[in-house]
Amino acid sequence: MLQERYGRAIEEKWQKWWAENNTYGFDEKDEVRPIYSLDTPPPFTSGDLHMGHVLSYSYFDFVARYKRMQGFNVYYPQGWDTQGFPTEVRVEKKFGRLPPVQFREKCVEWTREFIARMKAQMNEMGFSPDWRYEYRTMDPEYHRKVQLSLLKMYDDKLVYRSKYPVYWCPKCVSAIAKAELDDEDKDGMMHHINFTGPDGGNLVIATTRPELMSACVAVLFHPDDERYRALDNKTIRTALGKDVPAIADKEVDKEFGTGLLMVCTFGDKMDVVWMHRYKLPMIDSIDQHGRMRNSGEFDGLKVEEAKKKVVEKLKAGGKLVKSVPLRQTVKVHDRCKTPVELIPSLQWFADIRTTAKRIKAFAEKIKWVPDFGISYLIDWVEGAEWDWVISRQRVFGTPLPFYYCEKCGATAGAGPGELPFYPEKAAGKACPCGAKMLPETSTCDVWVDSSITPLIISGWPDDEKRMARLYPASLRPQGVEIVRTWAFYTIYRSGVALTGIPPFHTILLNGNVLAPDGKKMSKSTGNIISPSDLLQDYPADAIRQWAAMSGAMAKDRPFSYEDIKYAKSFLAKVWNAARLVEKSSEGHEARGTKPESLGTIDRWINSRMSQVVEEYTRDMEAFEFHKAIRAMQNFFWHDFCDNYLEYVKHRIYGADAKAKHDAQHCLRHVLHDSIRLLAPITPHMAEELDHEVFGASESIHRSAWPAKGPVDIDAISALEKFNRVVAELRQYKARNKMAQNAELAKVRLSLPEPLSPELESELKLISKIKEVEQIKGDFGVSVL
RNA sequence: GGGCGGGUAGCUCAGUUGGUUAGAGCACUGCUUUGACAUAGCAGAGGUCGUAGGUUCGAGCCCUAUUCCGCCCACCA
Repeated sequence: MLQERYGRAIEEKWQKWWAENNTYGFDEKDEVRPIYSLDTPPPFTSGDLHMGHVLSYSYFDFVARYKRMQGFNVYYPQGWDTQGFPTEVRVEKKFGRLPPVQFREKCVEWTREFIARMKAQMNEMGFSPDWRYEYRTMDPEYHRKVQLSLLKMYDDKLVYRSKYPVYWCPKCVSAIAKAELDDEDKDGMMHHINFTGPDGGNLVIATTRPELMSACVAVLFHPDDERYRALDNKTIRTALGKDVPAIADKEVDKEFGTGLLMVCTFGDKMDVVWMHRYKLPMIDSIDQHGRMRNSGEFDGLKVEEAKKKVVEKLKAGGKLVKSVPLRQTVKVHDRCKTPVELIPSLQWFADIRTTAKRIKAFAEKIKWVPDFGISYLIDWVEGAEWDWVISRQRVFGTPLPFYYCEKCGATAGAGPGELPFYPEKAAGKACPCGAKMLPETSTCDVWVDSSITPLIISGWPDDEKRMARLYPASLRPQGVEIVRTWAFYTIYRSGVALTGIPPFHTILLNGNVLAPDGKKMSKSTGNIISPSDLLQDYPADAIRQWAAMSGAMAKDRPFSYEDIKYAKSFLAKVWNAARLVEKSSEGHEARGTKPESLGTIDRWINSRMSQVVEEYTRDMEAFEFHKAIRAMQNFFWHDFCDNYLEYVKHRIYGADAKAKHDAQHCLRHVLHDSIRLLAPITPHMAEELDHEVFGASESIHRSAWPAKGPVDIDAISALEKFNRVVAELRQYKARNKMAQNAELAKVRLSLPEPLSPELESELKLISKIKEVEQIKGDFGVSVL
């Protein structure tokens, strides 16, 4: 017997039941059912689920549940992306600085707590991973596999150690990748400074970074710039008295500043390009902590201090022409917002430049949903100029499994017996040059960890049989904003570098959730909506429906209270309809009912149901959840509740046994199919109704997807007309302030094609009319 | 500067391969406590589908141009 209202208590009951009954268990031994596997994103263990998680995890939960009902042996593991800077910051704040080993232990401890919290929130949302396959990137076993993957790439010459200018965060004291950069607008100063030309005259260059002048190795101008054309290949003396060549280069902007610029090896990315282009000397002038070096009297000063001192000195020496304010964009580290420097340093790299073409080719073999999603990756691949810096100078991360020689620079991989490799426990290695090699103490970029998830979940590299069954994954669902990181690195590492097979068949992209005002949710704006707050007011099934209604397009979408309220009302609608069906089912005996023995109205609702099954299935196959749920809502609310339920009430409460039985049969059939279609999106309510109304003992989530029944086109078109007549009569009663169940003495119907005698008598019973007169003509309904 | 997405009702959006009168929800207005549901029902009002051309018997949908918004990339000395 159904309770009066649907709510959280019912959801919690089923969540518990599902866990106890291993409802979502993947069957390793099943050789019959086809496998459908999901390479789900391991969320970063921040401690709380946000709306973006709820949206995207709902999507893949829809897919997993749908595929289970479609007869697939669904493999839905869930992992955690645990390591990285944010956790280090929080742990350091709480426990202070500790030696690396203890510090790492604290990070692990902390992360375990956060995982527990997030896992509980996922369960509250009714997500259905098979938790037996949970993985964490911080586990030694995970480390071992990451390290093995790197050793393989090292052997294949895809991973190497080199000194190269990298983006460097002075605050984190670590190299960072291009993908970790953010742009920030800052107010700066453009300084115009006198250099000395070949003829002894002044030449004014403009720069925002005068502190780098000691590293100035050339002065550049545009070849078409008449002001400077005569300088080509001449020598110019900087304001600090150093002689450098003047070079013409067409990438110089004539209009910017004075049209004359100084190249200081590592001022910005273009400086590095020019350095290589003109084989200029390399001078590194900033150290790892952001202090000056190789700059004479300014050595040891922080960049900002040095800038002031240099400007003062130039001013005193009469070299400073003027300083004008300038709004400039500065590259900052996305995590800590510190302006980054380009500094040459010894780091580990993964080859991207020579593999880019293959990465692109692999990406093209994957099905992208929506299809334009691939353009994000292609744009990125085509713009890739530098290899990927994979080393980070951090503690809570996967150690790089390498040795290097400080003396000669040689490198070597850790031995297979040393994995998982931890530098503090490393056995050591002798270098061919005679010196002792040191274990690498840097850790991996976190994308190195997460770019092998399709391998991790498939038993790589130990279980070849499992690998053959589970790799590549059927689906990779992920956010559109991490195409150029997670998708890109995974296709590269798991696909191109390690297996030669694209890591997944299909990639499904989702957008982000914005605040209701269309802006980004952020702590500073205070417009954050949290899933746990929503759960106070809305059942999980309503929140999940909101996610479905938000569509699967890779498009950002504002959160909508209207949608979620509607979702909640729809749950109430289905619930109440089910209560009516339950109540009307009293005395119902399930016996074979032939479709052709049913009346037109019954054949109509069954046909409409069939159409919805077809449409809904098609939409689920295409990951178009918003279309599926919309079709269901419209059908169930309007066709089934507003019309069909009202049409059969007189039969349910009447004495005609066959009419009553047929109505009961159809009510149950439609409800039964509907809750099956809804099960992936509203799993809790579907489960409750299946058990309470239909007496199921197994989970609906292990039952079969509804088959499409027959569609009677004639019944559908007859009912279109019929519904219109009923609507007219409802309107008449409404206009005349009559109750909808009030009796009408006589009604005249004017129709191009008359209602059949069967429908005419149904109409009399449904609209409570004593006498109906039909005439041929344009559509018209008049009450006499 | 390059790429992608989008401009449809007051708001948020849907509109399948071009095909009668362009839809939904919310919000708004009126009526109705009717044997599941007032978290409801019945109805009403609200749109020159960004703009301008073109293809077509026919365009919200296809083509061209143009404008505005959003995201990404590059540049920012």
